[in-house]
Amino acid sequence: MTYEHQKIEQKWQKFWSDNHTFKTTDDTSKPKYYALDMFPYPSGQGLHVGHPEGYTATDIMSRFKRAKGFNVLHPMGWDAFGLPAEQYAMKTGHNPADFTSQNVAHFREQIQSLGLSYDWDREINTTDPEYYKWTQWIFEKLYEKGLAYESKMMVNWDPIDRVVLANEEVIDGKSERSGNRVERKALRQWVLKITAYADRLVDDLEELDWPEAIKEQQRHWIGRSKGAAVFFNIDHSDKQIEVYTTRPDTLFGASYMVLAPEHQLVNEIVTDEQSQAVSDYRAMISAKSDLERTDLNKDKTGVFTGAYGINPVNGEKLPIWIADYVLASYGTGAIMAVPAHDERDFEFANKFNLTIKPVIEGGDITQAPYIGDGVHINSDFLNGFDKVTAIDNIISWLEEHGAGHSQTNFRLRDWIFSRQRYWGEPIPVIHWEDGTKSLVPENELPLLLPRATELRPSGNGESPLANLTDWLEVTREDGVKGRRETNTMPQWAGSSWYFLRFVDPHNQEKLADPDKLKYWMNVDLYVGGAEHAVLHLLYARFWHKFLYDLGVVPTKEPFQKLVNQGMILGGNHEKMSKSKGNVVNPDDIVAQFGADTLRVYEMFMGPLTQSKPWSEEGITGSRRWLDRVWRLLVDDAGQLRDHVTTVNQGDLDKVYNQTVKKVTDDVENMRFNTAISQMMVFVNEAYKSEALPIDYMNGFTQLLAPFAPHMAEELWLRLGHESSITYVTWPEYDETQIVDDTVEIIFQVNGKVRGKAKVTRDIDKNSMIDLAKADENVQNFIDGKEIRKIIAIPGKFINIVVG
RNA sequence: GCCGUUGUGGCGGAAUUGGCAGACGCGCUGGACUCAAAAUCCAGUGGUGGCAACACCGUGUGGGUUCGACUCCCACCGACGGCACCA
Repeated sequence: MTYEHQKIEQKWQKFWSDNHTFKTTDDTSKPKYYALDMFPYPSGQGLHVGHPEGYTATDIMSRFKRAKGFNVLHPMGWDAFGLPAEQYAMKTGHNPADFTSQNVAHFREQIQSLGLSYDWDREINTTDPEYYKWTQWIFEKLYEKGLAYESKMMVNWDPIDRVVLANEEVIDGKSERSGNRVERKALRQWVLKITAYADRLVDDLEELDWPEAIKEQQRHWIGRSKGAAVFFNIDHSDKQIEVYTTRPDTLFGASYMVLAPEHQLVNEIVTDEQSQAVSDYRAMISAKSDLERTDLNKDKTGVFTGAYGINPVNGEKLPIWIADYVLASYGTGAIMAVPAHDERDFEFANKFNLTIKPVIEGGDITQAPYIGDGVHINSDFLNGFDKVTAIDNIISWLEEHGAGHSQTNFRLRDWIFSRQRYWGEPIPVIHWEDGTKSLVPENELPLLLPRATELRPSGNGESPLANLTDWLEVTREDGVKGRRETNTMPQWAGSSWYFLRFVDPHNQEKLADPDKLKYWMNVDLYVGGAEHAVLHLLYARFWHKFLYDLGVVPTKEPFQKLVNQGMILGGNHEKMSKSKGNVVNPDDIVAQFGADTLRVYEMFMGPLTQSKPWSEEGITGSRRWLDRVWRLLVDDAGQLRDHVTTVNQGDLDKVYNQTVKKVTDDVENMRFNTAISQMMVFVNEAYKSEALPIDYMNGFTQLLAPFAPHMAEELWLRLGHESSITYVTWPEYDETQIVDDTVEIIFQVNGKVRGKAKVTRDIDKNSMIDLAKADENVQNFIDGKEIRKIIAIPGKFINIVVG
């Protein structure tokens, strides 16, 4: 009987489902393992072959840990709010909820066809009111703690979709999602104070088992820098300018100052003569997109304001300019310019003929600014000091004279949390006509998203909810009228805490039971794409820390170990896309070759973390191997082959034990490709053997089970066991069977291999040397030459160095 | 420009601690089976030279450390990903 994947896979998927094989209980007597995938957005396109890669990886780990005696939590859910559904709804006049649930059903069916061992009783959906009740609850807590506030923000405005985009959703001046050109617009927004957690978000990265590249990206995104705030008085004015600098030690080298064009003080300090030039410049800048101000603009521009600042350390008058190379959003939006020691200031000073005054020895400042360390000069009491000492000294001086202080700054900005969209969690706030606002009381949560079939943009920058007056307008007991918040939450909201809900998905009283959280958290393994390196992972960490401070969760961090799977590219080594016609549909693969083949192939392609190209020949190769495994054990009549016996001739002892060892070790370290290749080696050896010891066949089937679970279950049955293989204890290996009495040693001359010999394992150094010298080919290379040195590692190799 | 990842046969990749480069798979070649083909099984397969033993060359490029380097160090080149004047 040939290997009939469709029959076998359907049979076992039904078995697992009927028997609730993967149902997770809170059995705290066992060690726990929480393996989590980044839950998908159920798009209309369905699954692509990239999804199964990460899912298979966590599934292998889950099945492996079950066999190792762990209580495994391995759940799946849906991140189902999101813009595509809303856009589709607007186009077709449907409600996003309807086809979102269709998409979810399709995704679930596709995912289930892959034989993944999820506990489907824990399935969650961010659009389910039972779920988003708690998303709203967390928002209310943030609000109560002063971490959610409203602010008029210059936001990225997509004039076609009429939605606001966060900075990080704008790529090259265009919307990441719609591709529309983005404009700037001031709108009232809800903002979350993620910056209050900036220090902890940087510091706590240390203790996480994450790829260094991701940690580095987060550190850079948060962008902590240590420096000083310095106050400059303004000539003929009682105003002050506060600048931020990381190099306060170069204060004596400041030769001008720059304000961001949007800086509040510009209007107050500009002189009459310069007023026209300044307003012209500001008009020119505001018309430019961020892209034009940065990428496309390699040439520094700016305008003199006519005003002068006073250097606090020496009383020098410094001309104050405005220039778009200073950003209003970073630091204080004002800098002291030290052109001798800063690239940007140097470029600007050269263009506008401003003074360049060196205060550190080194480099040639007629050619280029000198950024490095060195002895300070032209700096009065800082002369002679190096950078670190000079910074300490100047900060002390500034503090003593009330002219500044040390200061830490972050690149990270607060998180614009509201979206002018329908398809998101309603923000549970009511704005009253008396000017006050209040939260929807906790016992009234969830605040349901009203059902709407006709989604129309409000046209005024508000979400389509502004059209739904029944929902929108509320009256308080005292007769005061109010209007509900029309902004909704971003897609990042539901995904910032879903890993907690999986622990206790049906809890009516709490987000999750504290004892269960204590048992299950942290997530032991979190697998997903690197595109979430910063945003999702940073937001989730922020919420988690907030919930930790509230005492809701027991751990500071949510995800202990993070792994990013690489991309699966098309056969032409390019990213899969419809336009390139290189998209592979997993449904087709499952139908033609089976889920087990797909799983084995995706794991065998190469290291999980690397990008690798899809190959049609590759998948047939994996299928061929599974066929080969099947035929090894099952004959044409569908019976276990006769050569599987209780007799052990011993010829497979070594390779079997090696295989158990290597596969165990590789799976532990998620090196699935080499684990599979070792199983292939075993199968190749088994084909050469006349008798297959049943114990070894049992063990091999167990090793195979996490990779090709359907086939393994079927073989397990035919090997005479009861179902299921899932909780059968993982095989052990016998170290003594791996170690040979004899080993092959290498003879090298000058580091090149010139001979080999089989020797007993415990051979001593001198015998090895004698053997080497006696080797015919070795003699060809050492005869007549002086032996200078012999390096010998017993049992491994010997290197004779001749001169 | 900065940060990160990466570079090994015809292709995907392996080499876990500095110690036989190319495991395993694909492809290709040959053999067995077959009337034949497919499938399957077995064997071979980095390049050059040689009947062979074997020799020389070979892990992006150039240098270095070492008895010995895919592995460590320095400089450079290419590919991929992220960031964009962050004071």
